[in-house]
Amino acid sequence: MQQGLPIRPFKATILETVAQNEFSIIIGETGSGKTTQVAQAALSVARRVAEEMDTDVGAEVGYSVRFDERTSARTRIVYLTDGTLLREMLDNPELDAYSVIVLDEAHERSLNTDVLFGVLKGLVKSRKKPLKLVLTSATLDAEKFSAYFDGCPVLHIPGRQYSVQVAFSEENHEKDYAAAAVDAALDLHLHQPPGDILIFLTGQAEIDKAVKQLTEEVAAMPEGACPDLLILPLYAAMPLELQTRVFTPPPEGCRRLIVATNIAETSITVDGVVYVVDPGVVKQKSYNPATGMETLAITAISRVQATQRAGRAGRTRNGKCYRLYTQKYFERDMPAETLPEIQRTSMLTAVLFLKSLPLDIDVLAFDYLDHPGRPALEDALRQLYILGAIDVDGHITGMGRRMAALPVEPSVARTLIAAAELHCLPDALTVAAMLSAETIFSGNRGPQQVLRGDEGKGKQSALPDSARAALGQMLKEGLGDHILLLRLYQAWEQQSFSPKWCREMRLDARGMNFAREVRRQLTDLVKRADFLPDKELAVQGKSSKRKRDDSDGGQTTDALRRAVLIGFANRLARRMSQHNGYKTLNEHSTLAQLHPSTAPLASDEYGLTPDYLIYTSLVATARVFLSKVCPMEPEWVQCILPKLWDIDVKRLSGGATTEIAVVQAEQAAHAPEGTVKKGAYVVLPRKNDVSSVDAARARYLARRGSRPLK
DNA sequence: GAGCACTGC
Repeated sequence: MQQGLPIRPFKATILETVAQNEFSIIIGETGSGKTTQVAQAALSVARRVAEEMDTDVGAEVGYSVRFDERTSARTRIVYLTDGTLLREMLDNPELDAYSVIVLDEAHERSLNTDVLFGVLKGLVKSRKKPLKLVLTSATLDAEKFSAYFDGCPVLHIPGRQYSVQVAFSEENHEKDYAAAAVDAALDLHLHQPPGDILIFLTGQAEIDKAVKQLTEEVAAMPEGACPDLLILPLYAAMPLELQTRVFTPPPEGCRRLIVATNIAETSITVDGVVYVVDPGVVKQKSYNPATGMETLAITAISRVQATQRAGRAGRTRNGKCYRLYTQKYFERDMPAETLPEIQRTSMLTAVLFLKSLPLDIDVLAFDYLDHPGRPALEDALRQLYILGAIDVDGHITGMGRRMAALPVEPSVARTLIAAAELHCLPDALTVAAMLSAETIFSGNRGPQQVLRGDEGKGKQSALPDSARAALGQMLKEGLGDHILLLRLYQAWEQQSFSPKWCREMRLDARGMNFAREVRRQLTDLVKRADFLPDKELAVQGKSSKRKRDDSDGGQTTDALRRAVLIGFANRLARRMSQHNGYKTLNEHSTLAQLHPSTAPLASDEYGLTPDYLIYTSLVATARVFLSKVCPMEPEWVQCILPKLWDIDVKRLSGGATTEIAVVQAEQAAHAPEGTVKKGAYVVLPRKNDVSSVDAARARYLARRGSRPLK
């Protein structure tokens, strides 16, 4: 511990508390200068601590993050991300290399840390070799955490925060919060003494619009009416070099106005901010386990978040926070805490992880800090059963263990295992890696928009002829997104991973490089996990060496698509007989359309798209959409269908009849209101009634005779 | 014919 830090006088107390207790909670302000990414933070923290201890990173102090590990036999302290620790537990469930585990930033309540809470709490009690758990947090419901960890002691360490004066609005701005935020910022700029301003908005489009508006307003002001103003947008999707502009101090006498997403709430700390404008909303993802549908909706923040945002004004000196909602709203209506991620996300991966620990965990009765809810767990169990990861009694299978060992979502893991058997593993590795990188095309576009040159609202940019030809050729194949992702990677590899080629093709360099790293990691893992005898892997060779139009007559992609079908059997959809809408083949069948960002699918002479396809996600925005799809041959699907109908969830969940009171989770199970237009989608009451669809289709075709649709 | 917040094994 360094001299002069606020925590210094507490050293003895902390050491004594940790020594005498299995669990300890330390509440205090986090240090300044947190870096942008968690992995980078782990790395830089390791470096800083190594420096303070006068050692090298990797000697006494090491780190372990995805794609990079630096530890040695001499390492005493290792910094790692929550995901890395979970991975480590799969190989070493006792974690016997560690005697004390510190969970930093526990208040952030990521899915991973919540899983760690439960698992580590159990481990502290069961492990023969003593283990201590320390939680550190900025703000958190200390009583709740302490109660969960057997009434453990809570230490409060005063921070270095300056005071922040909070002002509420006279009225609420549910609808016009963005405009109100712009007005507030301009007002601050005109009437308040020097100091940077930080506005929280919910997304890129909103921020770009606000920045444009602010720029115009300021330009229209008479010369000398106000000081110089530098307006800086800030969101995760923008290039890193633009993000880092906020770390450069402004010129003398110039005020900065930072218009940011939630990234400025915790991930990026901007020094110099004195005024915060908080509209009280955030864009948040949630998942409905009943339909398997995701929504990304503008949601009210919690009082904890509002406090965190206000705190951003007090980093360098006393500041002010302007809340665009009333004090009454804040006190009476605003949620006290943010719904933890575990209560608004799919539990698929987490359940597979818990099941693969050698503890025979009953995931319904597991000791969660906040229970994810029965519907979310049953949804996960059902999907894991379809993928063969658990048996009818809910026990993990050998397949499940092999899946859990791969750092990709269960469907992708299952695809890889199937691909090994179907002799198309190298290509499947490529698809898996490309699916891991969520942004492939720059500017949040799909392949068809890129080909057309759409750059968003009205803007067009001519694609170079060579790129247009190459992309057009790929899209002609008509086999959907997975195969297109394969073709893009293969072409990029052919171009020696050229960044210039990426730019020409409008591919996102960050996403593509990430995919390349993931592919490398996965390739390593499947080799070690003995997916295939070495000989076989050598025979299958590298994906790119095979030419697209080779002599195998499409068998390459057939095998790959079959592997994808096996992996994504939990996300199968069937086209309606008379139009191009699809019905998902899950518990609560939902009608959905192909998202305009999907790669084109070959259609028949009536313009109808394939009878069956798998999708990677079902998202409700303006309507319900299937995104990232892969078409399937009906005869392949027939083998899969029986397993989908015949699921006994009671048995999967260990025949549990215990009632679990989960009030919050019940709320989480329902997507926030206001995101989906009423009547924009239909939840069909009948389950998976294929025969009636067949019959309807037959009647329709008979009526229509051979008359083409168009 | 839509539009993705934030993480990171």
